[in-house]
Amino acid sequence: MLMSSVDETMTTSNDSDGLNLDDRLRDAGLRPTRQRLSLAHLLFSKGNRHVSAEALHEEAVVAGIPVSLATVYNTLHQFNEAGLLRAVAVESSKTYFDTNTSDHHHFFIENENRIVDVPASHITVADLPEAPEGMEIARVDVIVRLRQKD
Amino acid sequence: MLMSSVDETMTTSNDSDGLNLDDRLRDAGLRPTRQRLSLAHLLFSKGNRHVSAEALHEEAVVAGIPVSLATVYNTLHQFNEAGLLRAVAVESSKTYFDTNTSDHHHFFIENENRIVDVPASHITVADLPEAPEGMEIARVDVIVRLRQKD
DNA sequence: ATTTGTGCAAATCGTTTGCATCTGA
DNA sequence: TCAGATGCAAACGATTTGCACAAAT
Repeated sequence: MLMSSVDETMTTSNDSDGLNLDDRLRDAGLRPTRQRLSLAHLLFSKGNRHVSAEALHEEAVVAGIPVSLATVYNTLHQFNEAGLLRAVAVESSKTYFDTNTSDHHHFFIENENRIVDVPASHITVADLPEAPEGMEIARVDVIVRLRQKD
Repeated sequence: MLMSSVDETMTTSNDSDGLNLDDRLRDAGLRPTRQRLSLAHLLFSKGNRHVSAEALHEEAVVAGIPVSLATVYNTLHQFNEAGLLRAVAVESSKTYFDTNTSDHHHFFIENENRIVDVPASHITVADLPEAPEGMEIARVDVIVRLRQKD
């Protein structure tokens, strides 16, 4: 009854909520393909992360997962649309994707180009102005820019 | 003693503070060249603006000011360094430059890709977390993302 | 059998750079 | 004069796209 194979690429339990990756993708209307499952695994099995497409691709390559950069981009955007991820805009150039989709804000370490979550408990935005006629507030992003002291 | 010429491109009074554009550039350590003066004029003589390099270049061209896109980029960055302008990051792709350098935050109208100032009187960010060891807060940016209602 | 995803390379977009030529002090 | 600016075109980095091939339902 030997039932192990090398590329069993997780079809069983996993991470956060009760769903396994396979189902999370299905629920998002995305076919659970090899590369999507692998990328999802890289993204969601290590706590909150803030990755760029380039970085994730590199990680995949190192992990021996055959996937093209174009597919990484596609996948990240699909995950973003599906709400599995959240794109964070800090500075024009690279886009970062945050695996933490809950309500929270960010530190941006200027010289390192690195994003870190600010504990949700912190930061209170008060006194928000009302949105102009016919518009509504989609989201409020706070970015605390940090620089090396001295 | 005829002393008027067509391209007298402002050397006299101007805008905001007491300084004319010529002096504002000089004070910033920038030579008041034709194109820098012209661009400064476009930028600072119409109240607060949020422009992209491309847009400003187009404006200049329309106004009959001979200037290359590269120079517009250079100029915007120099103005930014000099504190005459403030670069605003809303979404990775285009960079916007805000002529309002005072402490304030922004609305970002998602479908129009447009930035609008939030009156400084509004928005209070409280409960800010302390910066990690050896770091200090350079700035806190709040972006209120607006979308069309319904 | 269909539909959807993937890889590759070429295309695009915003932005930067190298370098010869001009211009302001 | 001559450091500093400008224009152009080529170079660039991040991202997207077109299309033939492969995999999922």
